[in-house]
Amino acid sequence: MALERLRTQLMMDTNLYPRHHTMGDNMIKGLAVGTHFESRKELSEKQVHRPIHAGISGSKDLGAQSVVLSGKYADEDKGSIVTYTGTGGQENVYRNPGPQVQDQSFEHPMNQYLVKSYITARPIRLIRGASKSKYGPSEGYRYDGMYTVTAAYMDKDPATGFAVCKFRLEQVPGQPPIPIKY
DNA sequence: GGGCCCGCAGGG
DNA sequence: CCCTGCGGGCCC
Repeated sequence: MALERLRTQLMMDTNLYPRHHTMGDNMIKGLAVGTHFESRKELSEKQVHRPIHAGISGSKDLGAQSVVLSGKYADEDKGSIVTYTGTGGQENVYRNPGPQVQDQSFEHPMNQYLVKSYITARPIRLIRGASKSKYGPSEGYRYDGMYTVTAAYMDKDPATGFAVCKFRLEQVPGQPPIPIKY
């Protein structure tokens, strides 16, 4: 397992600042789109989304590797197009983001990962959690394939008036459609 | 290598 | 409502 991890890292190191992309870099070979996972713990253990709590996985140098869409935030989910809300500026409520109390910023490390992904156009893995959204799985988590960050912009949270970071994620063409829950 | 801080969990 | 566990990034 440690070897696999090292190999993955090495593969990514050689692809710093690539000029164009296929789905390859962050795509996990053999991981089928639509694969179901019980929990964040399982996603972490199988290295599909490594942080056990955070929604954005990545690093300063490589940008984002994967994101989790929980359905608990002001994200807009249209299946093949997702508007993902950045992190930061929220009141910390028992280690979870609470109400917005100040502006978000692209300087926040995790937002920075997504900015980097936007610049490099390197696709990232998208995982949906169970939610009321018709696109989310009925329980647990589901790997929904590769998405490219096609826009990064500031928006205004209508409820609070604070600035928030928004990231437009577009499904990379040629993948199975997102199942719709009825 | 160690320590610190963080976060789109999970559960009591 | 309130609390704890946990893996990671990233700084020394």
